[in-house]
Amino acid sequence: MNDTKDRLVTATAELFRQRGYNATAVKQIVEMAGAPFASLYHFFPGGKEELGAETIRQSGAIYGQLIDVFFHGGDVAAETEAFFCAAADTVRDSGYADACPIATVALEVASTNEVLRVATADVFDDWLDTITGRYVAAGIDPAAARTLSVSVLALLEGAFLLARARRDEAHVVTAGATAALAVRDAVDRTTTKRPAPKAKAARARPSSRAQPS
Amino acid sequence: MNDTKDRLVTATAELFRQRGYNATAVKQIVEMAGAPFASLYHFFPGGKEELGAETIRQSGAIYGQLIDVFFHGGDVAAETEAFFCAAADTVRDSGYADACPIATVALEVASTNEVLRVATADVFDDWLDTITGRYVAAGIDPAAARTLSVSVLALLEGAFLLARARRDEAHVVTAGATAALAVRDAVDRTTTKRPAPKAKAARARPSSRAQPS
DNA sequence: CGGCCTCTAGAGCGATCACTCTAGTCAGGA
DNA sequence: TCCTGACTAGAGTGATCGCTCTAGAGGCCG
Repeated sequence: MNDTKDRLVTATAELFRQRGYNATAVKQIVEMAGAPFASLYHFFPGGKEELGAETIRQSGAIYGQLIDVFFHGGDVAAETEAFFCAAADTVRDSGYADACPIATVALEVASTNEVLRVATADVFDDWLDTITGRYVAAGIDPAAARTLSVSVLALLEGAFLLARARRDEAHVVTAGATAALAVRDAVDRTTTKRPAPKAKAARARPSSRAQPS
Repeated sequence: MNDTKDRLVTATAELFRQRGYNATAVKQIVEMAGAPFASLYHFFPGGKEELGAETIRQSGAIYGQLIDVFFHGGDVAAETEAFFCAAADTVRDSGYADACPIATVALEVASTNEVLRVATADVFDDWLDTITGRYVAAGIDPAAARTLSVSVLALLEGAFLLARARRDEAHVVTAGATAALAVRDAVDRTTTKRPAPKAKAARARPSSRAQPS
């Protein structure tokens, strides 16, 4: 019977989405889950940190599956835009509470907790791999698909941030239009075999490190 | 002598960047600032919340001035890209600790503290206004410049998140290239008087709400 | 039935949280 | 010189934090 364990993770995921890691008390978690207090430490001997890592990976996997719902091998730019539009509706309907399940935690722990930071990094890795696979399947050059995925995910996460802070889900739709533009550009460059234009930054030269992740 | 007050805000800003709001203890703040404990409550009778709001607005204003450093009326797409490249260097040089001064706090408080949420929203408003002004000055249609600003800021914030979590500042450079692409597209559409293409989402129809912010 | 193992039960632990309190120090103006 | 208000000083407040503890309930297998 790991029903209790699942309920703990589900409750933690909801609290993480809305309040982040540090503001979520274990007491709140067990109350929301309707679980006995000691059960948390039975299933997660590592305490809050272990439960947090498990929740990050689990809800990351669940959200990753949402990508598959929107891509069916049609117009990949339009499908990308549809994903953003659906996300915008979700953000609004939840009262600007539910957007990305791990973004808040990721920023909180990036410089303070290596275990949880790696968990969030792994989830982003998975998402980027999944999105890249979809763009490659649409005929985009693999390296270009990878950088495109980074930009699309950045647009989504950044738009979530702006939408929640400013209480305006239209930002997510706006970001979706830009994402679609970038996808179309990548598709065009692939079909016409044109290389990506080299950066010509105005003042500071571009970073010397490799651009693709 | 408001030297102590300034030091409190400066210390708080640094802690907010690296750990966020909830993980920052007032004890840490006064220690880092070298300030007496009671002084915090003398200058900020509202306590941690008031100090937090002041810090958000102040560091938001400082970072907003950085925008002016990179835009001089030249190639606005290249200037946008240069901004991202410089930001990437900063993220790397700080050990992936210092990126946006308010993003972490913004996500933490978006659903839990209205006072601080409004403070972060005001900062984002200012930034969007500033960026929009630069694009309008470059000849882009005002409405298009506004949505463009939203996408550019979303790209920056999202790239910061990915870069910090995955320890890869190249994501910020990648997002900068996409931002430059979006700027060039907006410039082209303005000079040739072509309207923006209407969204043709594949599965879910676009949100019914207005797209520009 | 008896022994075992998983899971439940909740009081209570020390530490730390944001914050308050009284008692000052010190400079500038009357 | 004295007064007043701005600021410093730090011990101490109750509340809450994550977590541990002992104890026992309940099902499974011999």
